[in-house]
Amino acid sequence: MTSLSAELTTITGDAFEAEGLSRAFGQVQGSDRSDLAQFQCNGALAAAKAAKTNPRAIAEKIAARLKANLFFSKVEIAGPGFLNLDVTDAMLAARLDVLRADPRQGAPDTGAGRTLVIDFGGPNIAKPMAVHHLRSSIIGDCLQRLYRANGWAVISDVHLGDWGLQIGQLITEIELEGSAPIYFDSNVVGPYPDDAPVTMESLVTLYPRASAACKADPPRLEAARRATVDLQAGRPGYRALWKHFVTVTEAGLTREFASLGVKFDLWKGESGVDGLIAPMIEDLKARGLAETSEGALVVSVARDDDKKPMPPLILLKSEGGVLYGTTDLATIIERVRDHDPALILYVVDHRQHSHFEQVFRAAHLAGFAGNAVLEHVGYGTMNGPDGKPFKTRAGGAMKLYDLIEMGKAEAEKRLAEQGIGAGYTADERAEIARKVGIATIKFADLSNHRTTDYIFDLERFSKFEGKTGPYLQYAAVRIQSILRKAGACAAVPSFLTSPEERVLALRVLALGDIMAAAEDKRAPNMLCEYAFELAQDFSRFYAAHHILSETDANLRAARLSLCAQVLGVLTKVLDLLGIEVPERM
RNA sequence: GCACCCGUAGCUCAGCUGGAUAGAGUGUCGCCCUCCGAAGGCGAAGGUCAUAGGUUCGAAUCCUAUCGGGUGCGCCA
Repeated sequence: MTSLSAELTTITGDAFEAEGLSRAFGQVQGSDRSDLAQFQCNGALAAAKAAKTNPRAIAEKIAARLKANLFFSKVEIAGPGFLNLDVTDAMLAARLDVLRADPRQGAPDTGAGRTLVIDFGGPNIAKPMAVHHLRSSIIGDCLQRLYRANGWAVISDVHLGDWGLQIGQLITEIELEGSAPIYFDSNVVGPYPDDAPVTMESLVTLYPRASAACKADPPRLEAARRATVDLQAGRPGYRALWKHFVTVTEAGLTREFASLGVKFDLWKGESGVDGLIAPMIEDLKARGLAETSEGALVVSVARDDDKKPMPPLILLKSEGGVLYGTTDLATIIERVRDHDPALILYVVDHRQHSHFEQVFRAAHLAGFAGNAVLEHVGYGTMNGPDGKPFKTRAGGAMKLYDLIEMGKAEAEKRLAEQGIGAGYTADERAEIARKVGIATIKFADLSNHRTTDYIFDLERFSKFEGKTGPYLQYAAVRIQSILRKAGACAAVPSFLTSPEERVLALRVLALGDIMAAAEDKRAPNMLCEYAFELAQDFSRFYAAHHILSETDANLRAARLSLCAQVLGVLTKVLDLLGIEVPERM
């Protein structure tokens, strides 16, 4: 279905066209001044500027035409030439009924079947998910849900960091430890043990140790680099060891992502394009795009009009190792070959902006991108309340798992305080706490604009009052409770009788516009804002009108229908945010 | 040094391609549960939108400069 504002834009556009002006001036949007009108059109001001005439005179002409349309209950000119518009209640009610019957629930079809590949999460081997993975995971997950809802064929890829120097560092560390000599015996080419010589727990302590050792000791770093090259060249013992790292880490990550409610279509990693790299490099060499520079093989991506020095994309390090720019480039080839996407999004920390700039330029130079637009969806860094990188009280990195546990504990505490959960089973309480805890974390994160640097404040993350995830869940749970008490009742045609219902109806009808805008800007915070306003509008309606005790049967039925519809929209938006609504809480 | 991002209420943040009286939440101070769930609703106070210029009928938004903060700049990811 087309949205209400789009329909009004068509009508107003017609009016501008009839006056010999561009119909683009007819853009109608929700009013900034809800005390004055429901909708506004500022086109007369723009049109007057272009034609150098009086905006008020243009507005008069447009208004005269709009007044003839039965859609509008009010057409007014205000200030220098704003067109203020109200729609009739009958029209709003009719739109509600259309929306209720829409199988797409008002979602725009911006995708029209096109394919999106979205790359997010990006955890690394041997590192537990830390809080800084939170943003990529939940912003990426929200975007994949949104694009899917908007008619895109979405393919999400976790894109593990499983092929770089950190693996060489781990291998070297294990060799020095001497705990698994078989993988380093050059007389052995397999088979190797099925049981992993490491666990997630041991990897997690191994990696920081290896990393610190390499930083402090240059020969050690050299050894790690050689190990990386040998791994990438296919040394059997190293490959076997690497496989164990991946298996062990994946099991841990799967649990963590599952607890967050985040799913991926593909569990690929940097290593997945190993086979594509040699032919890609040969191809780039043959076409003169790759050259040797300072001992490395690079693709020059600088342009004459660059305002800053743009270093080349390094394909092969001096000692022959492959970098993540190399695998990223090869991954574009793979994705275009396998999926022919119209768009590839990379949801990665904005500090990596120049890396993606290099990779995208190289891809375009080489003609690898096919029909795909390549875009880095960056997000702000995560700091503690002091503005410095976030640490726990003990000084270590905060793990995502611990954060989720804290959110759950806080929710359980609240449940106990309210006394509401007294009759629930332990399982149900735990399930509610899980949903509420995760909603708190996700909403607190997503409601910030993604590009702003992020202050990770535990106190804020455990708040349940005000503009929070639990507020939205609470609103939904209250509606569920009303509907449960009302028993089975059929949906009836809508009609509106109060200002609160009118406001609520307008909000419900704006869903499609918000979904389109949030997609366009890749901005989950717009969905958060909308969900909050919707819940607030409902709470006002709820406070102003008693529904179950309404004696007018028709009005009662209409209000129950409205409740059900609001619940549907609220649940939908929360689902886009990756937030579940408990039965009760 | 060069480049990019940011500076909005005590605090944390929204403000879309320039538009009407700059908005939320939180905190502070009031009011509202004998009625559908108060994790709620209503109200008050709180701002020279970093500073100084410029463009425009009109600027938090666009341009310039200054101050303050963050980030990135060849073999980590």
